[in-house]
Amino acid sequence: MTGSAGAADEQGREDAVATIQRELTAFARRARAAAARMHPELSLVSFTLLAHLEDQGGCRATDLAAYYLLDKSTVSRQVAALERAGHVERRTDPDDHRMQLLHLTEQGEQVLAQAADRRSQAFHARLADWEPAELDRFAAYLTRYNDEADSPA
Amino acid sequence: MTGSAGAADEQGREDAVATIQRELTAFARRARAAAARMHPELSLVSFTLLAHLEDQGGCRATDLAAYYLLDKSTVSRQVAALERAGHVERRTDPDDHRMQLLHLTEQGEQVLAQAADRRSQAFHARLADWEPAELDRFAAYLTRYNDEADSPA
DNA sequence: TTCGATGGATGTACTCTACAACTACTTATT
DNA sequence: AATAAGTAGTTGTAGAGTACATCCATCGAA
Repeated sequence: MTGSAGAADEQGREDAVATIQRELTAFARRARAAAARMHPELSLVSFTLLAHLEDQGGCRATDLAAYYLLDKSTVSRQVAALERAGHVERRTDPDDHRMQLLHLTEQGEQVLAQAADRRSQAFHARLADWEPAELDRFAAYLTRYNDEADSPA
Repeated sequence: MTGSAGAADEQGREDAVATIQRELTAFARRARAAAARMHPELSLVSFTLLAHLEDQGGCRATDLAAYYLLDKSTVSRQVAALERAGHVERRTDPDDHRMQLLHLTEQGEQVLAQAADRRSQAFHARLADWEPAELDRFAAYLTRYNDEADSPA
């Protein structure tokens, strides 16, 4: 009997993992376009980079690349665009002229705050009728999933 | 006292939603690159389209576009590439010469199966030490999130 | 002082995507 | 039947995001 119970367990696990895979994939597919709808002035990537800058109180391009697993050339161009847009400023490290410390401008903070706000509102709306306990569990599961060793995604 | 309890609840909800937002966003940011690592021969979008074709036993390009919220030109090019790669075949509907029914080729099925397998393995590995009950709840939460009316993301 | 390492920028190229304009075909209206 | 309106799909164009390879400037160590 343990045999068939084990088989049932395995089937349940199989189904659950398949669902998780499908739903996470579906979410990922829509994320960019959704960000564009929510805050057209700040792409998902830009938003993410600015958020990290705010979070860290400034950092180097290399740090952004490492944190987000992006190529340094990608970050370089993103940062250049953000600077052009007036959202970030670069300050060359006086002790090491190779590095530039990036930090948000006043305007960058405002734009970020506004985008973060719209983004947050959208998530709140989406989760409006969830119980607090459910939200906590969902948050914990997502965190746990993302923290598992590297990376189906 | 209900006042401060309510405030605490609100704070908890705020935190949980912020975490959900952060973790889902982080996942979305990595999904494409992760797919490329898992199955370089089939991009995330290609994989998704093929999977839907398999699922539906064939459908039209327009159906794919509607289902995945993609522009028809995007789908048209994707399908063209998949056809060039020998993964799908088109058959013009004899009753309505505007439409083409798309279906997987033998080879398309194989490639899809292989990619799905690697993908699935990666998710299983990532979720290996989760309890069955946890998997079920996580799957249910994700499904519920994605099914909520339209769409932070 | 010279050489390897590090931070960053640039050249190039590819994918994904959208919008607009177009063709071919079908259905509805007159 | 003729014409208008709608639908399926393709193509021109353009822009974002990304990576890899290469290059430059600077730093630290042999």
